[in-house]
Amino acid sequence: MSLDDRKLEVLRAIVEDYVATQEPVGSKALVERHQLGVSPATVRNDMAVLEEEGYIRQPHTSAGRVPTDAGYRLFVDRLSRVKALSPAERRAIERFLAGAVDLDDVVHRTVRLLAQLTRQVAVVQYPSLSRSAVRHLELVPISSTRLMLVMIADTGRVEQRLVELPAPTSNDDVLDLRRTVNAKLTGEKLADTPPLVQALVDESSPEKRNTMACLASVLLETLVERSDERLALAGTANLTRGGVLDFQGSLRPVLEALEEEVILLKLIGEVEPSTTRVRIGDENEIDNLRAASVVSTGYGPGTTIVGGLGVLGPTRMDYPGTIATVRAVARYVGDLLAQN
Amino acid sequence: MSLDDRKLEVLRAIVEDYVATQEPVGSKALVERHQLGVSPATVRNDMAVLEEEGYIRQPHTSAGRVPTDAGYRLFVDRLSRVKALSPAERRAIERFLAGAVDLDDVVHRTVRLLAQLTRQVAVVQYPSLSRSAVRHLELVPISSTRLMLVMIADTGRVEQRLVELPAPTSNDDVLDLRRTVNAKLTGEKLADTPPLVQALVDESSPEKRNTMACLASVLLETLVERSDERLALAGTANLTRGGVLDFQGSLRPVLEALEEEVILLKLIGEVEPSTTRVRIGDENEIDNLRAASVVSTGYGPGTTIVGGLGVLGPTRMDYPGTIATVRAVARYVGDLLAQN
DNA sequence: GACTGGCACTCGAGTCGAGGGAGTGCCAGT
DNA sequence: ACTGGCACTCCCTCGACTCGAGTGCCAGTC
Repeated sequence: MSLDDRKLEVLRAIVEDYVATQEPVGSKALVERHQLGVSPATVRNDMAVLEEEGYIRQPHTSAGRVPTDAGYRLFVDRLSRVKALSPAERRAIERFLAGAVDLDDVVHRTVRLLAQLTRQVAVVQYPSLSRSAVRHLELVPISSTRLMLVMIADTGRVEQRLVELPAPTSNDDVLDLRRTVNAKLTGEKLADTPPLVQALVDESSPEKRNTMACLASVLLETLVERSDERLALAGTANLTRGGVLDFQGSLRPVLEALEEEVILLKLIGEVEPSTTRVRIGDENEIDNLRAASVVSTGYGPGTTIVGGLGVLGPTRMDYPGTIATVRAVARYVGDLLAQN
Repeated sequence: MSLDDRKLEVLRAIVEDYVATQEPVGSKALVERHQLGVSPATVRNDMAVLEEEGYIRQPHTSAGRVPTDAGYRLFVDRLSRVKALSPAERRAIERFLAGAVDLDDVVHRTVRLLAQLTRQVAVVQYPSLSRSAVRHLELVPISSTRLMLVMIADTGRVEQRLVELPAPTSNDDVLDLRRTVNAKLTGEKLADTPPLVQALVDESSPEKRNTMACLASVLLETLVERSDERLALAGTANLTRGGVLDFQGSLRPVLEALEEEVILLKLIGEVEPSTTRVRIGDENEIDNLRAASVVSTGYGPGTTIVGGLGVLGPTRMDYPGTIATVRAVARYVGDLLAQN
């Protein structure tokens, strides 16, 4: 049996009421609050069908209905329009982000803003190195056998690394190295650098090859292996809203998951261009997050994507509002990066 | 009436048992578990005195006793020896920290280690800029009117900042600027730099003064105003151990406090050399943390202090063990920084 | 055929009271 | 100064009970 329009309408009403009140919703209350034009008894029949199809369930006999993960999914896919943000919200976003002084600050402000607007836990990935390009490489002598390698990416991000040299090297030699390395790598996408680094070693004179090899290995680490994606997190206190009811009684697994950067990166890092991804409850691969939903999207200057951001909350979440906010914030951050 | 030795012994027993079991401890159980050599009735009398003096209290009549903040304080000050760490723990610390590849990594590993060993929330302050010295300043031309300023501190920390120049500047001029700036500032403590930066402006030739002034203002921001102390945090999931019992029922205020970097900096940033500071419950100035205790200390290469670290947990905490761990970790991190 | 009103039924939440037990305070005795 | 004994307090648990929201089903109506 397929679902006719009214049944869908009933599902929508259940989701909206449950999200708003946090209480199982019964047929009578539903008819009162929404203009469905039918009696509670009819709604009950619809509910029975919806339950059979797995979209809602009863916490116990003789309680109201609660949406299942599948119910939320249907709601998100077919029943909700993304809410437009109010002008006030837009202004708040703009004003909040406008004051940022550098990349770190942008990320921090963004994550706080997201947490505040959605009242959920917010996660923002720093602009990823591998999707950006080398702007400059700097070598700073620290002692005769040690260098500090500093890489500056075009997103404004900086990475540094210590290099131990096999033999004492003069300042002039270091300058020389720097010139060579920059000539080869400046402007290249990080992802494209490995063969170039190899070429640097191959092309260098025999007496310098050893030193260059050393530098090259650190370069590779810094440019590639160090896909070392950093994250910012905010709003964990929001997990305690709604008491112990959400997250089936224990925040513990959620807090644990939030501590694992790898997990978070998985959650918000895997994004296709201009899509907003919504993972609801069981759709999360991480067991600890089976009671949570994640709304994530990518951001970046123009249409390229240099990182992900998103929010995490209980499955009982205001999806339309959250999706709208996440998208809007991502767009503003992208614009900000583009100006740079 | 002053407290004789046995009463103190009773207090210690109460603290230890309560910390271990999380349950109010009664006179009978106390006599059974500790060799006090007296009867429950005697212990009861002692308890009555301890209660009168404010060191313990009863959650309700006819329940066992629980230490008050003052009780923990007395315990920490007079009744506990700092536990020595087991060799296994020492090895764990060493092994865990040894693998660190750079400063970021050191801090991350440290904070995780602390959280794991103490089973509490751990906080580590990044080596503070203002207490360290300039190792090198690098100027990277980005366009004819823009520079990237990169400052490398002797702790290995790097700060970058964009500089907008008032007029187009050639590469040679930039090199020149770099030389001048480095000659003046390299090796200086950050805290001592402001007058030197001013001098740089005063001493520069009229045609370059404008540019130098621009650079100087950013320099000051980077070196000083940007006391922008960063933090790492781990182990928030540990707050959920012990159920909702600790923290008088709600994690919310604690989580909120943990999100405020300013608060955390206050907690662990204010340290005198080689002291371990213990703040118990009410002793915390932050209202949100009245139900928590904080153990913090400073760390740094040798005897200088470049940052703070510590842990936060319920007042019902294993103080001797926690203090020992915090100290040990701080020492190891200090050694690690000294090697650099 | 779809919707409605009515009705019996289920089951959770809240209330009440009794019983048990841990723990106390006090007092008289050693 | 310490101890054993004893009465008392109060929390916790459990079962019985009630209340009410909500359901499922069925017969009736448009």
